[in-house]
Amino acid sequence: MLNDADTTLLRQAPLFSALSPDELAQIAANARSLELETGALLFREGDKADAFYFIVSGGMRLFKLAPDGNEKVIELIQAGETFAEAVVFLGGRYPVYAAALGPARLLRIDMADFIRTLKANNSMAMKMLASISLRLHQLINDVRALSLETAGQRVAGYLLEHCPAQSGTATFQLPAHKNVIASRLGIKPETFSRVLASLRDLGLIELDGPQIRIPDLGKLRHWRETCV
Amino acid sequence: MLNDADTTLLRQAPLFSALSPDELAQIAANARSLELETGALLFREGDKADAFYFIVSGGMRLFKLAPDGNEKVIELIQAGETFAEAVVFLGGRYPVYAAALGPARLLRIDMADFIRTLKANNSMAMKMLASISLRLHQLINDVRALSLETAGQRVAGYLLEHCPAQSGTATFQLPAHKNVIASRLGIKPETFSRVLASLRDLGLIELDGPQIRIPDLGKLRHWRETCV
DNA sequence: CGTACCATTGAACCGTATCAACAGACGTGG
DNA sequence: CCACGTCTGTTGATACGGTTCAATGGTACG
Repeated sequence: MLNDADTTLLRQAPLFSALSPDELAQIAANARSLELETGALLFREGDKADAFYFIVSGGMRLFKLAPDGNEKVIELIQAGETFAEAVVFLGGRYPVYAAALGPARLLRIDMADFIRTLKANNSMAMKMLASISLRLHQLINDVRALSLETAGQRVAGYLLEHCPAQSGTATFQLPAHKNVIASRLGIKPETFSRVLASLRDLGLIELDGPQIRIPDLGKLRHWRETCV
Repeated sequence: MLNDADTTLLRQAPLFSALSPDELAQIAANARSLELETGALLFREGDKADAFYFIVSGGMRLFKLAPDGNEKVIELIQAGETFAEAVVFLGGRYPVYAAALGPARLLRIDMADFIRTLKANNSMAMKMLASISLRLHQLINDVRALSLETAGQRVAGYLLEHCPAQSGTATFQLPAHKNVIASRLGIKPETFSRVLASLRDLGLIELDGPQIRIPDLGKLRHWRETCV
């Protein structure tokens, strides 16, 4: 059972935004709050999937492991977002690992209860379809980028996606350590560092640790397409 | 409106398998049959998405284009499968191009009608969630393979996935031209050709045009993991 | 204060792309 | 029926992007 503050937070997730107070209360009744410390593993690939999660604060990384221990970050999830909603329909096993980027607080939503709510609430099922389809769309784009774009283009694309402004100048923080973002982009940390350095030398971005400043979004966008 | 034969075919799709005859008839009432010749474009990325499709015979390739005209095959769809079911929830635009691999016959299912059925039929929405989640799962694996595996490992993985048998010996046909499969695997046709040749030289596969013979699935599986 | 860990930079290496030439299959039209 | 052009697939030589290995500096944290 959650307190009122947490219930209010839940409503921020697109998945829950359209629910009636009653329905939301029903979800909240079966949710549990939990805390993770930096780097803590929430679940492993292949684990029985009996719940999905909403991030109250902090961030999570979802990743796959190769036999040699090499890892690939599939997705970075931020506060206010849900993750692993799709797993219930995937034979009940998580397809990825999940670990906390830093100290994090999550709400755990039990699948059995959730499915009951889903079956009784058609508009909720439609919301869920929209949410999962969006992720599908993003993954399709990742696949395209991985095989059609260079490391530099993917980095530029990532910066443009995560920058708060649409045009002109922007300043913002990277949402995770650079090695994690590198993996998300399908490159090695060394390459990520070199690419950022070369973008800096071109005058397209300014660097200060995890802080990024883009003086001219238009120029960066143009570079991404022409690489000149 | 479809004939009985087509309606029977529809039931083969996992998405429709659990529908009652009434429900299936409702879908079929709003479906239209259409033919495509080799290479014909069914829709483009960005087109308004007002329908999805079921393949009666033939195959389709779904792909993305880079500004320079370079293309990346996202998915190959075979007879008996549906595609583009998720698009409705993606802002109503197709996120990919779709073209026929060879002569093909499709059933076109109108989205507006389908959504009406979906809203009235909760178990259908759950089926749809399962179907889309499966695709999500496959894409996650593609992303992992693209950034963690070599070209050789991806080719071996593809052959193992598409081979009819589970162990021992297998013989089968590639489901599309080699350049299309190469794009699906994120490599160039030349590389695909070289990889197949080297697997042949290692005695792991036998080649005869589009025909593939795998004398020992276990050996190929083992090679995929160790590359030795 | 010392010890990890993260980020950066350099040099050598490797996998895949690129460019180019060629052989075979196919369909078309003379 | 054969000559032709087109398209797919194969093979070789070379170029390039990104990785790997290695060394160094900075910074957070116990």
